[in-house]
Order: sequence, then C-alpha cells, then structure tokens
Amino acid sequence: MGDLSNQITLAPRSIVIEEGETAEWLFNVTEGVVKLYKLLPDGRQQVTGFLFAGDFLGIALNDTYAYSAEAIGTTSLCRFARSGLETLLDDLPHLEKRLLSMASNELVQAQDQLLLLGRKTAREKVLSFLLNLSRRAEGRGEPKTPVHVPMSRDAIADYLGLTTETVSRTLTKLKTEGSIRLLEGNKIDLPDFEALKDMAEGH
Amino acid sequence: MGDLSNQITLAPRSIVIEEGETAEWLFNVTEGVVKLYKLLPDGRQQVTGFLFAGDFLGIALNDTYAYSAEAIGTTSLCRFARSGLETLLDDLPHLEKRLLSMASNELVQAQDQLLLLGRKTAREKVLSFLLNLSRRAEGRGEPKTPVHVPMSRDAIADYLGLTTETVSRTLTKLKTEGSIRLLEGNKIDLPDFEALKDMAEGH
DNA sequence: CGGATATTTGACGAATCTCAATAGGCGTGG
DNA sequence: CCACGCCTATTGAGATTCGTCAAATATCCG
Repeated sequence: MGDLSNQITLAPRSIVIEEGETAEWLFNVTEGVVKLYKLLPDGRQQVTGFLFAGDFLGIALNDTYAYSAEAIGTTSLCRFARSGLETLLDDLPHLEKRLLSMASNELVQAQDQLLLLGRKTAREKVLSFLLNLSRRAEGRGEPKTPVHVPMSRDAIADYLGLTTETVSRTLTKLKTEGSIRLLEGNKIDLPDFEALKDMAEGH
Repeated sequence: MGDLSNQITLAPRSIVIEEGETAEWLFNVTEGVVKLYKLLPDGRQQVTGFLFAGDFLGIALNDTYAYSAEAIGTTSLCRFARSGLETLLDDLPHLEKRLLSMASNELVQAQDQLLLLGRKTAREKVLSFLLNLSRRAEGRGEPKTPVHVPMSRDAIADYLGLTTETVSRTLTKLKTEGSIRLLEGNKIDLPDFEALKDMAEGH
C-alpha cells in the first residue's frame, strides 16, 4: 500500500466527498455501496449513480468534484492522493488509456440514464433500474437474480427522477402482476429477464 | 490535411452516425449544428446533446457509437479515421490527456443534464437550456445575448424531456413575464442573466 | 418491547401530455 | 411581387401520469 494509498472505513450516511470541493482524492470502493448525487439549492436531489465494490470515484480530471458522495451502508474505500496520480500518469502512459476507457464507459451509462430520465415512464424506469442492478451484479460474479437492492426507496426515487411513493407503488404493481417478486433481505427476483427487458424499453 | 482527415458537408437532416454502428470515424464540427440522440423502439427520442463549431463527435473509446447524430442545418465536418487515431495516440501520449480531459468535461455536462431531467420543472429546464446555449456561445467568442437558437422546438423538447407544446408554452410565459424576449431569426434576448440563473435553479 | 425510521397505501391535486385547431414563416412559382 | 402550400410554432381544452399530503403498516435496533 505504501504512502500512495490507504484504506478507510465509513459509517452509514458518511459523506465521502462534496460537490465543488477541490478534488484531492481518488477512491476505489472496497466494500459497500456509495450514492453519488447533486443538489439544487432548495434541496431537490438527483442521484447520478451508485458505486459498488470495485468501482472508482473521482477519476474525472477536473479540479473540483462534480457531485457529492455518501456511503449507504458501512463502506470501505481505498483512497489515493490525486497529486500522486498525476505523476503516476506521466510514468505509465498506458494507464491513461485505462482511465479514458473508464470515462468512456461512464459516458455511455450517463447517456442511457438521460434517455431513462427524459423519456421513460415510471414503470420503465423501475424495470430498467432493476435490470441494471442485475447486470452489474453479474459483472461482479454474483447471480443475475435475485438482485440485491441495498439502497432506500428514497435513493432509488432520486435516481429515477420519481418520488418514493411512486417507486413503491410501481414495485407493488409489478409484484401484483407477477413480473417481479419482492423477497426478504432487500432482494428482488426477476423471473423472466427477456420479458422485463422488453417492458423496460416500452415494448 | 493529408489522408488522415477530410472535410465533408452535409445537407440539413443528414444522418452523420447511427447508434450501434461500428465507430470508424471521429468528427470535428466545422460549421453548423449537430443533434445527438438516442431512440426507444417505439420512437420516443432523447436528445443527449448539441454540437457546435469546434465540438468533437465520437471521442469515446468505444467500438460502437452510443448515440445517433443528425445535422440540423447545413453542416460541415472534418472526419478522421479512428484507426489512424489509435496509432496517433501511441505516438503522442499527451494527446490522450487531452481526450481524457474532454471526456471528463462531457461527463460533468451529462451530470448537470441528469439533474435537469430528473428534478427540474419545465420552466427551470427551459431557462437552464437558454443559459447553457448562451454560455457556449460566449465560449465561441459570440455575445452572451441575444442567444441564437438554431434547433426546432421539437429538438429542444426531446433534449429537455418535454413536449413541443410545453416548450412553446413555457417560452411564451417567460416572454409574457418579461424574463426573455423572442426576437426574429431564432434569437432570444436574456435581459437579466443573474435573475435567470437563479430561476433556473429554483430560487 | 418500544421508539424511530422506512415503506406502503389512500385520496386528491397539479404539472405536463395528448389531441386538435389556429396562426405564423418561408420558399416556390406564377 | 404576391399567392399558395407546406412546415413549424402557438394556443386551447381535456386527459393522465405522477406528485403531494396524510395515515397506516412494516422493519430495524437498541
């Protein structure tokens, strides 16, 4: 680990970074879930993403953070000084390509989210969200279903541009229809993937 | 320019690239305006951005395009082969930092747009849009106001997650209140910048 | 067990959408 | 230069989705 990085553990609801702060650190999530968000002056919140184990926070090359980040449960992070990163980048040019590739992927995700927020119905938003969680879980080597949903209804609502109540009602309706099953431990079973994918796109 | 790039001119409504295509080219807008967008199967459209002279299209390092692009008016582009770019990047490592910086900026823009789509009212969306156009015009050395609005109401609506009618009504109301002035030639005067900025954030 | 917090459910209201009609702009051709 | 037609923008009336406010239920944890 040396002096380039160190491990920190945060209690639930700890603020990791705040929008507008000087971007001194870069983080890698070791354990837990982190919520990224932006605020309007009157308190309205837009969650811009969730980070899971293995995800990076603060890779963008800006001098200030573009959003705030909060630990959802108990969360462990590996923290790097950005100043060290700069010199590291000079020494390892191919690392830059890695970063560019990560930024490109984030950009693709962001654009999918623009489509979701701008044009999808509440139902399509919730389904897209569940499928996304499932896809990412699969990428971490976890089963596609049931999918673990560690964040609150509030956080989901702020991610999807909805209210808590609408998220809750939509989940209830999907459950009643038999499209999903709400299990204990914040897990949701997605019985028919292909059907859900179609529904999430308005088919 | 040699064989690395060439200039092309497109008629209004020409499709430049389509989502999902192999990303063979990278473009730089020389003149005109380009609309970037994603589609749902049933035709719902989300505009993810507008490009003006000087802006790049296709810098992301993905093998396929993440969105489609259409020329709004008559548009000139400078086209580069991506294959050439790859070797260029190997030769000029600092160019990669440029690209990463551009991607970072795009990411910041995208997150602002997430906040807009998810949490702002129609009024705040339209105002934010006009202020954004103004800011970018200023960046190109044009006056902050009046701002030129070359895209259709439809395109604006699809960018803001609204309908044409709501965009039109909102502009009318802003005009009636004296917050903006609709001029001829698709220009809009923004008389009081600071006041509009506050309104765009819900103050 | 009990209080606090999160989620669900209900009734109602409001912002925005949909559908439809009117008005305005612009280019073409007489 | 004006008239026509097409396309875009605006305006209107009513419908709908989703939000707001409030209450009830469930869950978590000390």
